Amino acid sequence: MNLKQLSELLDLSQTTISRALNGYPEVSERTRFRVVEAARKHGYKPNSNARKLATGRAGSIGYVLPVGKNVDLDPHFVEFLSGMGEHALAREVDLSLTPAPYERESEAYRRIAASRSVDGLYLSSMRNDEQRIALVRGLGLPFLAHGRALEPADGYACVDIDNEGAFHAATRLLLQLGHRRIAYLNGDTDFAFAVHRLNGVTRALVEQGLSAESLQHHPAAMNEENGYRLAMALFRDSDPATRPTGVLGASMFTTLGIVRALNNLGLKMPDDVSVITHDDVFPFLKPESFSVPLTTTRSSIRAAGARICERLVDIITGVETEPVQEIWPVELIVRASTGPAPAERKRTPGRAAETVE
Amino acid sequence: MNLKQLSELLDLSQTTISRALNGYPEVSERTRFRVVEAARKHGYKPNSNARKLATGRAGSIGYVLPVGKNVDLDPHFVEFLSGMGEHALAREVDLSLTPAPYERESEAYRRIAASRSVDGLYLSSMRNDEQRIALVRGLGLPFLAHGRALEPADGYACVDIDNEGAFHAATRLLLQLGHRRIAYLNGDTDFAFAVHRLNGVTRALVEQGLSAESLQHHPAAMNEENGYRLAMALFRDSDPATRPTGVLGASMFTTLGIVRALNNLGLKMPDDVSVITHDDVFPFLKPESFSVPLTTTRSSIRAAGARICERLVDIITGVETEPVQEIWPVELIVRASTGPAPAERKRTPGRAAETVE
DNA sequence: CTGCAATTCCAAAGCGCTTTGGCATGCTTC
DNA sequence: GAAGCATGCCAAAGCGCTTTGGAATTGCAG
Repeated sequence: MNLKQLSELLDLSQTTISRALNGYPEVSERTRFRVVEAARKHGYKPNSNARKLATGRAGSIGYVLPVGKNVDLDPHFVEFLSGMGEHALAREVDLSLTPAPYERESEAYRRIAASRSVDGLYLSSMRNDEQRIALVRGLGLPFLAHGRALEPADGYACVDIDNEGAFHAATRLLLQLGHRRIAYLNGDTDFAFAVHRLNGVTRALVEQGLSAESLQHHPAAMNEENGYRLAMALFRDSDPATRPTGVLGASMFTTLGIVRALNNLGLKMPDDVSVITHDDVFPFLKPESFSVPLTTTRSSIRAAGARICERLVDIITGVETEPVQEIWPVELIVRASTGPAPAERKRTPGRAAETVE
Repeated sequence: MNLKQLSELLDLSQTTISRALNGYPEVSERTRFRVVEAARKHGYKPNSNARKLATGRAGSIGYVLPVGKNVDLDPHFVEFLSGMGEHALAREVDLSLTPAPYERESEAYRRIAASRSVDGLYLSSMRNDEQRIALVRGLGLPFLAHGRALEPADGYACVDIDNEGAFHAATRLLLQLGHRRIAYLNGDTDFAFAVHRLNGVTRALVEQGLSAESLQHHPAAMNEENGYRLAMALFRDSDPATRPTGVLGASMFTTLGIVRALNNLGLKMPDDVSVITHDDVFPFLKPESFSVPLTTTRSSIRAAGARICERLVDIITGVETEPVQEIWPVELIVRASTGPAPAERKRTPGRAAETVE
């Protein structure tokens, strides 16, 4: 059933039907009722491709999905999608994923722009030196970034969380609890969020009078394996008097590995080591669900997804005109994995020699 | 730059340009070369909506994304998407996600069908009594199911893993190791995969001469929290002589909870309890990444995603005509979490009374 | 040189919708 | 009763592509 058939059936012009269904005022309520009823009864739905062609609007939001044998999408992406989906539903837009390998990413953006297959894009996993912002802007596509690049730092719309502030607060908590030897198992510092977080940590250290170099900083992909490996390297064979007493984890998966390492080595939270981790709010693995409930910096990535969808639609429809950088505060939630730094045992030369095997 | 402009530029008809770019034979190689070069140089890409309208093909694969405040997408979905993406890239199709709340799912399918916005659909999370198969078939949309419904059992194309066989093998292993009291922390039995798995478990039990009722079966959503809660209920305060010695977990997240409960209660794998879990291959959390490496039934959900994309495109393009039910075998990989059942200690009335507090 | 089949290209007709510009009709206003 | 104005509807022109049904041109055998 298409528009023409319906118009013949009702003995009305296609114009009138279209207007009746799209809520234009130039049609009497009586006629509109007739049309709407008939459309419902015969299951008429406008062909979306024809509508897109005629209006120039695609009715969908695009995302370039990084793919490749060695590319792992972050599991939090499902939560982000859930959030987007909720709003996309309300605004009646679809989400369109265009797969592209990292090396041919820009080609994908160009193709999307040239083919006008989406109305707007969202970008995520912002890198330090982000090429995509200039690219997408140059292509004339409305976009919204999840996260901020270091360069360019402004002039584009984004939603981000206050990573710097979050890790500053987390580090300060450790410092207030007396910890002086702190390690941070960060995400890959090619990404801006990891740099922001690192800045937060070092700022807190410096404010306390410690040197930035005192931080044991280990960036890596945020999975269990790396968390375990790095934590083992940090604590195995190390002198109790020099090893870190406070550890910051970049994600719940990293921290899963940290906790395994600590268990493995017989170290207790929070007596031997205090741990704080970032939590994107992942219903399958909660910070309460650890042998020792974890102190976390928390920000719902699902909420971010919903907000990004909302703003992106606003940008597309012209409701939002200025490029706003929206930065969300992050909560610091104290649970049982943090506590006072272990008392500094007097370190005698003898003891030190003993522990260095 | 659109077709008309390009045709004027090259002083050729739109027809010829279109044919040259789409690889039709009715155009000389010389002309084709000219056209391709000019298109590249001027960045001409056909408007995807116009093309879709003209051809009737959407160039994308659809999925109805379940959304809702209380709906959690399975994190393995990112791996599935990665797999689809790899093939979608090769076949030059996009993935289109249409969000819909569970209650209004069928409406979403109808809208997709009526608006012709995608060429085909894939269905996942098949339920026991699956309504969507008849619905989507009735709508005339090509589709492919990930998983199988119990009803209808056949007559539609699907890719599934041998859940029944996998859990049969896992259970048989436990039985061979001498375990007689087995618990299964299953997924929600509204879903067909959970029923298939349960069937595998009970079949193995029955083959061994045990009753199906001897199984301690606890279905629930597959997350850490439920794994922990159910395992705690299973082992806390229970008589060592009657509590399960073998536990089957439905997912890595469930088992994360099971392991936490066992640690909590001071029970050791595999000495006190043997554990086998299903592993969809999730790079952020591997079965080797447990304090005791887990014995698993393994099947890559990423590979399934790739295969589903491949077959769905074949179905859409008419390469695949018969509805094939493709069932993948599942590996049983033995690691350290399984071992012989603990020796049955003579159970005296006194001891029994002792343990029941 | 003619006739016939490839070869190579084109004009025009869609695909199914939205939207512009205009035409009746009926109702007010002076 | 003419002029002015909403109101409610329509015909037709796009949107940018694909594809049908020719029409020119060329090549080659007869």
